[in-house]
Amino acid sequence: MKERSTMANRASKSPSSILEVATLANVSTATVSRVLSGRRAKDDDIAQRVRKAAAELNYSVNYAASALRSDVTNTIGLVIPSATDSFSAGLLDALEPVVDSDSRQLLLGIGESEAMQVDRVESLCSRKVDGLIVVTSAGADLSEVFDRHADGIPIVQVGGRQRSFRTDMVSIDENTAMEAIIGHLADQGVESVAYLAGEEISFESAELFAMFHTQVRAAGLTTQSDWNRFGDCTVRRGFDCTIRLFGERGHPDAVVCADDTIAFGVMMALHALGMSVPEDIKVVGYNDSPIASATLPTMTSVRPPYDRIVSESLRLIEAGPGHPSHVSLPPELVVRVSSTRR
Amino acid sequence: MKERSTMANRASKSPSSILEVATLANVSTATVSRVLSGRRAKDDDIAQRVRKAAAELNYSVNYAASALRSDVTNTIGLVIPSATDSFSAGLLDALEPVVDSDSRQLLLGIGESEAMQVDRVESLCSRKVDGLIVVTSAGADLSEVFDRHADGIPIVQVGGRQRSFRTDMVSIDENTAMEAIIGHLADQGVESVAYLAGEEISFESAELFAMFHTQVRAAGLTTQSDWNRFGDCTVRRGFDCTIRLFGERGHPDAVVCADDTIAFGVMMALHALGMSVPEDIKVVGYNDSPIASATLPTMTSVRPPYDRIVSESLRLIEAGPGHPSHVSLPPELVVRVSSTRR
DNA sequence: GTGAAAGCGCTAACAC
DNA sequence: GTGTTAGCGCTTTCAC
Repeated sequence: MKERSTMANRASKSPSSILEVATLANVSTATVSRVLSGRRAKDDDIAQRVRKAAAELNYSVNYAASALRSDVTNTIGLVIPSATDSFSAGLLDALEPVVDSDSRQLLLGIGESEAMQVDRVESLCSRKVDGLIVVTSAGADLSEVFDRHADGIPIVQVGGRQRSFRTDMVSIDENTAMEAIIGHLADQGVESVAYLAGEEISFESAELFAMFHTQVRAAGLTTQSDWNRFGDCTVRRGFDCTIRLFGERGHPDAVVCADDTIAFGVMMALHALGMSVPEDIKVVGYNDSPIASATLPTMTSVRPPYDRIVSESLRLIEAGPGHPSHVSLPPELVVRVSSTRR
Repeated sequence: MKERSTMANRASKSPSSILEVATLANVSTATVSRVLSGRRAKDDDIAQRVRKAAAELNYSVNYAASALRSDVTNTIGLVIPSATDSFSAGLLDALEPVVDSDSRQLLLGIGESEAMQVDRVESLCSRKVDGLIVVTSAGADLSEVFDRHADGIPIVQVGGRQRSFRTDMVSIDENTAMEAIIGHLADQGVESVAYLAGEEISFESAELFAMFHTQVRAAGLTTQSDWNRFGDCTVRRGFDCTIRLFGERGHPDAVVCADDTIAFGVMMALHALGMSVPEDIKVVGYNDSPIASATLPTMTSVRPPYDRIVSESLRLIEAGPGHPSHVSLPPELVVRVSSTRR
C-alpha cells in the first residue's frame, strides 16, 4: 500500500527526524530508536504504533547521527584489484545483495598496486566500516596495514597468500579443485595431461602447480616437464603455447589451464590445428569467467564458491576482530562440453 | 617522512579528535576545522602548526560527525546492473580512482531489475550521498524515484533512455560511433554490410540500428533486411546467425555487431565456415570488452569514453541539483585487425 | 581572522 | 519496559 497522504509527501521533502516519529506515536525518542533498531523484545501495540508513525512520515534513520553516537556505521568495505577481473566481479555481484538486504551499504575501493590497495584499506578504515573484505592482488603484501587496523576492525582477506595472521582469511581450496579436475579427466579416459599457467611465479600459482603434480600422480596419469608452461595470462599466450606443444612429436590427451583466458587460446589453437575438442583433446579452464560458457564447445571450468565466500566473510566479520580464523572453501567443477567423452 | 613517535603510535590506537589537535597546536577547534577543510585563506604559521599537529596525532576527521553537522557526506553513489557487465566494470574502474583522490568514498549499489535499481537508489539517497550516478539497465524506468529525489541530490543518468527530465544525463554519442564504424569500413573497401544486434527491442538498440541505416546510406554502402538480425546477446547467437547468413546465396563484406559477444560468435562461425577475417569478411564489435583484444585476430570495437563520462558526471554533480543538463560524448573507434584491409 | 558555544540526530546510561 | 538526558565530534554562526 503506497502512502500518498499530505504528510508523507511533505515528509519526503525534508526528511523527518526520530523526534517527529516519537511525537506522532506518543512515545519517547528512545522507544522509537529501540523499536526501529530491533532492540526491543515484544511486538505489541506500542511497537506497531511506532512503525506506523515511521511509515507515515516516511522516516529513515540518519546514518551519520547513528554512527556518531554508536560507532556502528552499517557499512561493509570491499577492496578489489579491478572490476574487470572476473573473480572480483563475481564476488561483487554475490556480495552486494547480501550486504544491502541487511540494510547496510557497500563501500568499494579499487586498487591494483600494493600502494593503492594500502591506500584504499586506509580510507575504508578511517571511514570506520563495520568490516572489511579484501581481495589482494597477486604479490601485494598488505600485512602492515592489516596489522595496524586489525584490532579495531574485522578484516577478511579473500584468497591469495596469508601474510598477516591477525586478520581472518577465506581461501579457496584449490587442492579439492585440482583433485576434481584430474579425477574428472581420468574418468573421461584421459591418460596424459599438460598444464598451462599465468606468468607470475607467485605463491598462488606455484601452489596450484604443485597440486596439479600431486593429483596427476595420485590418479595415475602422466605429464611431462615440457608440457608445463608459464606465460602471460592471455589468449595469445595459450594459443602460442599450444601451437608449440602440439607441433612436437607426441602430445597430451588433455590440457589443464590455470585461467579461462589461456584455455580459450588453447581451444582456438587446437581448432586451427584441425584437432577437435573434446574428441581429440580435452580442455579445462579455471575461474568460470563469462567466457567459459561462451566458447564453442562450452568450456569446463572451476567456479569459485562466491556465495559461500560471501556468507563466511560476513560471518567472520560478525564475530568481530581479535579472533582470526581461516576457512577454506571448495570450489565447484562446472563440467561442460570441452572435457567430456562423447 | 614517516612519523613514528610515541604520540603517533598511541594516537593510532584510539583515533584522536579535533580537540586534541587544537590543544597541541594551541588554537581553537574552529581554526583546526577551517585549516583542514581548506576554508581558510592564508597558509601562515598557524596553518602549518595545525597541519603538523594533525599529522603528529595521525588525525583524520570523523566523517559521521562531519556529515551530521554539515550535510556533506563526501560520498558518491553508483548504481549499476551488474559488475559482470563490461560497461559497468569499465566505468567502475575509471570512476573509483577519481572519487578516491578527492578523498571521497564510492558507495556501490548493484541491481539488474527495475525494482532492485529503485531500491538501490533509495538506499543511497537515504545515506545522503553527495551525488548519484546511475547506469540504468535496459528497459528500466526509474523516473519516479529520480523525480522524488532530484531536488535534494544531484543525480546523473549514464546512457540509456532519458525518462526523467529532472536529472542530469550523460550519454554516448552513438551516431558518431556508427559514423566512424561505417566510414572506416568504407575506407577498407567494404561495399555491403550486415548488422547483428541484441535481443531486446529497446529504445537504445532501435536507435543504434536506425543510425546504422542512416550511415550506411550516407556512405553509399548497401545492406539487406535479411542481413539485419536481432537475437540474444550471446556468442552462440552470433554464431548461428552467421552460419545462416553465409549459408545463403550472396553475403556481405562486413558484419557490424551491437556487442562484442555477438561479434565474437560471428568470428568463430566464419572460421568454422572456412572464411578468414579480415581478408574475406570484416567484423566490428561494440563496447570494447576485454574479449575484443583477446580474439584472434583482435577485434575492432567501439570504446566507451569512460574517463570523460566520469569527469562530466562529477562535474554535473558539482554543479548541484536543480539545473539538469545533458551531455553527449563521442566514443572512440578502436581499430584492430578484424576490420583492416591487408 | 579567531575563539566560544550551540547544536546536527541519534543512542546509551541511568532513573524510574 | 519506558522516559529523560547527556553527549558522540564536528562545523558554523556570532561576537570580538
